[in-house]
Amino acid sequence: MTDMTSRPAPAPVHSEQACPIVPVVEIVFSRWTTPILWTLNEYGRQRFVELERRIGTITAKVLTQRLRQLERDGLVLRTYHPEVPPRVEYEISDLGRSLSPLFATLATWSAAHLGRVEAARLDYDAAHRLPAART
Amino acid sequence: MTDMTSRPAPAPVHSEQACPIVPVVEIVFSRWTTPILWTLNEYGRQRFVELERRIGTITAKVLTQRLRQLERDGLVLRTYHPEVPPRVEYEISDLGRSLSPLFATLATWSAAHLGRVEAARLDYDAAHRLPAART
DNA sequence: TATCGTAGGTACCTAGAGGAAAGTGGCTAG
DNA sequence: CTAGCCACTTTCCTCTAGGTACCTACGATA
Repeated sequence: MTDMTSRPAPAPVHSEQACPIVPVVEIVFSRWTTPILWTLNEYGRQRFVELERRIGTITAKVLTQRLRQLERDGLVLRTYHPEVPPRVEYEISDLGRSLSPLFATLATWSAAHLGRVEAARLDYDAAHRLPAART
Repeated sequence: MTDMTSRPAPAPVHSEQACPIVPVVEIVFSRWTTPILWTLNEYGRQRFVELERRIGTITAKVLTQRLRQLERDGLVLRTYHPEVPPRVEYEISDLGRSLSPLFATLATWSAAHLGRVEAARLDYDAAHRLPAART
């Protein structure tokens, strides 16, 4: 039996001492969690297939894993309706909603500085790729 | 030749459309970048081995990869002194420093809510592990 | 002469995340 | 009587991030 709450990479102990925000980063920014939380926050309570279709490139297996993980962490609420065919609804919890200022800060930083990152990449590539390519 | 600026996992296009902050998350919260930026911000300009020792569990190869990536993204500045033995110093850039409110928000959320995540995990595990273990 | 130290580069190997595809159960529509 | 639906679950397979180990230059030190 596979463990559907499995997390990508357990952090070495030392790196947590070197950086106190590592635990939060693992919870909130592990792979796929950001699109899932964002979609749940944006479109409200929805079913499994809706989530799957909106995110688009995620597979059912991984979506299940991540939803279990988020449910276990208390960021997402799962409601199971024992009908036929079965119906399951997911929604963001209060704890999950408390992340919204964080996401807002991220969006603000992105709008203000993402362009500078891209510019820095162009500079770096121009300076380091084929540095002997002069006329 | 190995590419020292390689990034863990290139995001599928669709997930960016589903979640506008995915690009920033990949830049700032890819593996090891948080401890590196935190350490550079906390202890100031320092050499390669100092970073390596402070973070503790990272290997030299991966540290080099991540530093190259951060340098390319313009978040970290690298200064090479052509001495013998060679001396290289790393420091956080202005662009990197502009992330500090984001990190502060993270630290605040962590202090306020991380305990609730842990409590949610205990609840989840108690409810789901060995649910038939009754007397 | 041999060893040490820095800041990596490089080759090889493994563990594990994640993708693809098929199975499951039970009702319902054709 | 078959096919389809949902929400997974399971098996199999691939890919790659990351670890280990060894290599470099050059001078100082023992």
